[in-house]
Amino acid sequence: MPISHVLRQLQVCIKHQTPSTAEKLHSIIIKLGLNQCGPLPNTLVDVYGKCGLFHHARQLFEEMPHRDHISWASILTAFNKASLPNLTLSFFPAMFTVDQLQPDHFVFATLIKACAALGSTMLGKQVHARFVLSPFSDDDVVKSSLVYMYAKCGLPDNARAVFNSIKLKNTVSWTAMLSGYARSGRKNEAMEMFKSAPVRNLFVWTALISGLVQSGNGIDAFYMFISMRREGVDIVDPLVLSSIVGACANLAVLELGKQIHGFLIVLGYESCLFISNALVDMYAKCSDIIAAKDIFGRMKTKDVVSWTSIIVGAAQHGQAEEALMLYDDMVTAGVKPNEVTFIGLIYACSHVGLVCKGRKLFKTMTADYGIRPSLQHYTCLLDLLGRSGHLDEAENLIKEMPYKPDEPTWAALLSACKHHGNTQMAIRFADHLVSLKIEDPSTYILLSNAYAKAAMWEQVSEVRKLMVEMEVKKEPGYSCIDIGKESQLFYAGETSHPLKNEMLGLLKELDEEMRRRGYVPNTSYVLHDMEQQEKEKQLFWHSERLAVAYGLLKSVPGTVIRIVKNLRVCGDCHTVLKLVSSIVKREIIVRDANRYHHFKDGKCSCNDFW
DNA sequence: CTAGGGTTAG
Repeated sequence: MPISHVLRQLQVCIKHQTPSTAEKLHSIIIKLGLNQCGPLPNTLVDVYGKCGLFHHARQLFEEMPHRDHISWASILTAFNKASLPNLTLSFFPAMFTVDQLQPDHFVFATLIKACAALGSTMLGKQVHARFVLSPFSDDDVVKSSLVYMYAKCGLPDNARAVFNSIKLKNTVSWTAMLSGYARSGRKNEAMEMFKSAPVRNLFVWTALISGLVQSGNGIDAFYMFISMRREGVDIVDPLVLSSIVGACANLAVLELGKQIHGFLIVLGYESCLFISNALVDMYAKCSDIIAAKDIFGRMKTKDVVSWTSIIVGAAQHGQAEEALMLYDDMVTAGVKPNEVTFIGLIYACSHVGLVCKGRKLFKTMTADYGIRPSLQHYTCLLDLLGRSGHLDEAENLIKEMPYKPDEPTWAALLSACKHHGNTQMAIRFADHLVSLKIEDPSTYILLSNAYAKAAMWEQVSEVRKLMVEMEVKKEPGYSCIDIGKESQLFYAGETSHPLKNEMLGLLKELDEEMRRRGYVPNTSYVLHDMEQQEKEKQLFWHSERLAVAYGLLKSVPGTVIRIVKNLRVCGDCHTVLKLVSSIVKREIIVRDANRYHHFKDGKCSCNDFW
């Protein structure tokens, strides 16, 4: 068998992703005594890497008597392909320390790709500097990968500078730049790049649409997706569809999500791993956790993302025990959890007060899986300790941890103090909070209540002043409800809705029944200076109540009422919705800015912590 | 024989 034939066969393995054929060919090569001939050693490393047999690639590489630039480019590409960008960067120095070789343009491209995967601007800039000083500094392909790296790191202006220096701009460099603008939320520049793109293929469309989804412009993404369909672009691979499913998840639009799901089935992509994962997440985020579990259960292969999606979904819907059981199944199935999985798990423990289990998971993460806890992990653990009343332990942990606490961290602790009536500690945390730039309106409420409780009126008025300044920038609160294919949006305050009188009547009726059951409006959630009665009226017109009233009037009796809210549900509305669920005997699911609330029989899945 | 663009979980 001539060498050229073997080489051709090996390329087929890459194309068809058939690692077993690659192994067979490898054994034939050894039998023929060709394993050190011409390009074959390098090709084998390359083929094993690209077929996903990264350990084989590495072993061959280590055993090579003569390694050249191609061997190095091949093994580093294999590391990248195996999602091991850290290994790419830590392994690379051996290129000159062991083999006395300097990186060429191929190697530079792999290093930059690894930096992009890590999202590390610092490392990326170091590699960039070495590239500029190298003999290959004119190479346009490496420049394209630099554009991609800066774009991915959220530095579109740096990306643009490199882009401008590319002599022959092709679709690849164009797409990288376009994607950079889109994912940084620079819509106008992204559209500009899109309109003037040299060709308008599926890659270009995908870069634009997925960038828009990532920057939170899901609605624009949808309009572009519709344009893409109108232009008759052939959807020959499903990547753009996973972005569109992601947009449905972010926007929490269940009906649209179902339509896209149907479309995926028609195109035959439903069982593709990426797509199934996106669907599981979409249904969970659209508050249909049952559909999410159904898709998850029918998946033939499940990876970390699949397991993590369903664990996080269950945890966010208040099904903590289930989330922990799923984790056991995951370990049994031999899938290694990652840092995101542990966020979901500790969050789950937090919701049912499993303090020991949560602490244990936090330790397991580092001890068994080598994951360095992030600030988010610490915030979850602090939340768990705080909620369960271990406030002193939480305060100690905050001093020990290697991060500076941010707004969510302090807010979680402050909320815990409120629940456990520890005013003194609350003031200590509140004092830390006021020195930060607060983004979340509900944090102001927490702060103001903490100071009010300690009768620190000067601080209370200070917080109110800060809040008035922020009010200008704050988007107004709204709640959205879907009835059939129609969607209704309600803002807080009196409405001019055609069904206004019916809604008002129903809310009044419910209010009377609630008061009979002992409901007293909690006006500490209203931060304006006004009379008690006026404050109660404010609460009465909160958007989620309008949406519920509308839902009760218009939906099919007995069905679940689903509401999506852009801000967090206020404490008073939370009480009201619990009562309403038991009065009208309906399940009400509210997705607010932070979590999911399943109101049923007078109780909420969030266990009254939020 | 080796490099560059689009994808999912917080």
